[in-house]
Amino acid sequence: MLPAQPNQSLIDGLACLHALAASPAALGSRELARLLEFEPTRTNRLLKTLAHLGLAEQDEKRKYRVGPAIHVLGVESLHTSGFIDRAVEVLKGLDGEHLTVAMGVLWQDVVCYLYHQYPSHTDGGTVRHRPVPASTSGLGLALMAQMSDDELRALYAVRSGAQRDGPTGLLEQVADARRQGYALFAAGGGERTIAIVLGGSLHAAIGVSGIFPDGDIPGLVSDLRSAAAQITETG
Amino acid sequence: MLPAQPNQSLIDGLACLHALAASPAALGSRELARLLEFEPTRTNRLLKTLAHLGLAEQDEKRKYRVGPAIHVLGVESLHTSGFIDRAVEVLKGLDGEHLTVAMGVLWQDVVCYLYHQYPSHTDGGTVRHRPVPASTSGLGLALMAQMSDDELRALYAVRSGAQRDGPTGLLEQVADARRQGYALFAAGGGERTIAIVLGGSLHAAIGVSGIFPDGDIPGLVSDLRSAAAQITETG
DNA sequence: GTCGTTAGGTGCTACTGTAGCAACACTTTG
DNA sequence: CAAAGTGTTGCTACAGTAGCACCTAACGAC
Repeated sequence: MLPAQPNQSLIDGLACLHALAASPAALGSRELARLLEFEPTRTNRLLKTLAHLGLAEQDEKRKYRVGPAIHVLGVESLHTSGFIDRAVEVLKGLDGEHLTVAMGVLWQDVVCYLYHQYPSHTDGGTVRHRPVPASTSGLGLALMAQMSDDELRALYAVRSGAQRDGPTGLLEQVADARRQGYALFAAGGGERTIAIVLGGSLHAAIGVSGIFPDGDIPGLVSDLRSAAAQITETG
Repeated sequence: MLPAQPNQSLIDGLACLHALAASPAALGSRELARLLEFEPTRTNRLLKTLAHLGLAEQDEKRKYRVGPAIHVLGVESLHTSGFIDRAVEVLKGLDGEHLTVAMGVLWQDVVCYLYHQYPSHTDGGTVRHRPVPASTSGLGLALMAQMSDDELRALYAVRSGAQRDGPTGLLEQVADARRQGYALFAAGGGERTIAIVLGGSLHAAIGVSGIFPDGDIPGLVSDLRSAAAQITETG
């Protein structure tokens, strides 16, 4: 995973960018240096470099925030390789009358939605949903089922340092998902999610959420698998 | 703009990332090195570093493509500072029955849409639209009207090398937008866009597009200005 | 199957891009 | 207003980086 010779400047520059993206307010360069425990001059140079690239910018108080090029990069990323575009078209056709349809990817312990469509059709496949903790998402469960228990433990050991095995019951839920070939997650309020991972090396999952009787599960799983097959077929 | 001491590793690492994001297919490390005219070992290390951060990943043929963390970064960027979230709420309320509503930012010579809502309400404020050439977008015109003619010339000299003044008539269109305080762009097929920039240091524009008579223009401009005021008020 | 070519990636070490110190101008706070 | 904090620069030492030589893996042609 880690290369023989990682580039520390790139790592630290991107740490600055990520801190800006995650901050609810613009950050001063020394403030960011303190936050990340970097030397101030260095931080300023990394930020200025990011600003030169349009990925960051300064506000009228000279504080730094993300810049327009990050949006260009984010949007371009949605269109690269083609699988996401293809998936969006397939998932549009998966619309149930009363279910939310979603697709997402897992990174560390969060799920990031790349497609999310409420039954009301009001969010049109938006990618505007904030990343959520993977353990609170059916898609996250499905994706984590592709990891070994040791990998999961390592993930949560780093992350929270308090719950070695991740949130209570997670390993059992993940084991169920592995056994069944799909994740069934009780989201609360009677709502549940069924999710499966896409094949190949895509590391994405698709799922449907809402209120449905147990008897609907096999059919929904079948629909998801059919959609997954369409998404992953060579294009 | 360029700091006294830019960090070249960060610049080149991000060039690799951008090339992946912009590529329709996954790229081998040497292939990317040739594309960017970088030394292969260095390229491999930059890519491996990006992969370690989750911003890139390898497919089953060991070729590189963007990784899940880039989507997390992209989505977080939409939520940072709050102005975009605030704008989305305001723009939802701007819905005309027959007009497309949009918001975007300018980076180099492209406009990237951060909100885009068709009259049919089927895209739900999506950010899925690919960036478009700024000169083909009313929002782009409005944003370019904030730049000097020299800045515009410099932008297009670098970009296309063939049209020093940008696309034909661009400077005139931009001058009109400056004079009027809004951009009016004829998109074709009878469709037009009216766009204005948001105040402060936000570098974003909002606009409405569709078919409307000249007599509607003042009212639409007024609606846009009212929306802009709501978006930029202190929050 | 073999062979040749291209690929992704590593270890070593020279070197140059980067980092930190000292300093400056600017901004904010009390 | 003065003091404190800020964003940023120039200089130069040095350590992170780059490139060479090499390895293993993968692919395509025969």
